Amino acid sequence: MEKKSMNINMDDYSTGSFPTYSLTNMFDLSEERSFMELLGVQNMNNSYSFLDFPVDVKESITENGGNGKESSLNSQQQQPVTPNSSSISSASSEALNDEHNKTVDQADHHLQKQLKAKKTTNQKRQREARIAFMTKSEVDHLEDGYRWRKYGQKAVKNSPFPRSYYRCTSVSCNVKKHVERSLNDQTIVVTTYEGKHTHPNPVMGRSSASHVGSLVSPLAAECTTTNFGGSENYMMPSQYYNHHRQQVLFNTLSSMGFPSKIPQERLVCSNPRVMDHGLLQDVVPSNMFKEE
DNA sequence: CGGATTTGACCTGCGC
DNA sequence: GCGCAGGTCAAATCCG
Repeated sequence: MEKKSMNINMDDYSTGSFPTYSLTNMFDLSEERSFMELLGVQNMNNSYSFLDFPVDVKESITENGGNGKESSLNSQQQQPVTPNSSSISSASSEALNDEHNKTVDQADHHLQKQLKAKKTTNQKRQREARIAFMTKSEVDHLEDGYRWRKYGQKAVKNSPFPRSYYRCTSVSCNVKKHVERSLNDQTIVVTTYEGKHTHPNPVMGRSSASHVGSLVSPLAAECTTTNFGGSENYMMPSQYYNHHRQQVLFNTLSSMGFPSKIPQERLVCSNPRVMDHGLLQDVVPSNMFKEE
């Protein structure tokens, strides 16, 4: 398993001109490691390096690597939803966006359906930004706070485990994800998110939306884990640690517009800079990805 | 009864 | 052009 160190350019992200990254992160959740070991350490130049993020290069390159930067960038800009131009996202701005985009999205969705069969071969279907990651988990469908509707399941070639397809149930949201078990290790669940949510996480309160992406310490996560909405009902003690790690990961992804489950008002923000900037800066502030 | 899931059919892209 | 695999649709079915 190859490990890489990366920097990500938050300025590009906030202006919507960011390249999309598809990170396949393999977490050995049974191994005790510090939060910062998992999510990176801050350098002197105000950037984070994901020193301990083992990256499956093959997976991360296939979707967005190489020319993926161009195509995914275009698809982002074509979306009616503007990316967070501010580093602070709020429920009110989200709501405004929702109101503004609702009809457009619905029309687009309808059009997509109608035109689906008419897509020409020279007009390649452009994918949304994708993020794939692996998590050791006993359950296939990881709770992330959003509501999903399963719309398909397919057998995967050379794998005894099927791939399940889910779509966000929100009418104005076209985010999809598919879930499958790793071919190499059936205890690992591979979850791939496609698209960006256009609405707040339903699990979070209204006020919490402004804290999307706030840094969560392991301690804070553990404190909240016992009070997740409903999740403690099925979570076995042996799953506790895995679940905690998933929360950390989900919270990280939430700052990129991907799902998060942790009720944000419960999070402890120990870094003043995080409060100022929110979003990705928690984890990956203003410096470009740079492979070493 | 309405929403969620299942599942077979169909569409699309890609390699040969 | 053909076959294969991934992805999606939608009717049937399930379930609370």
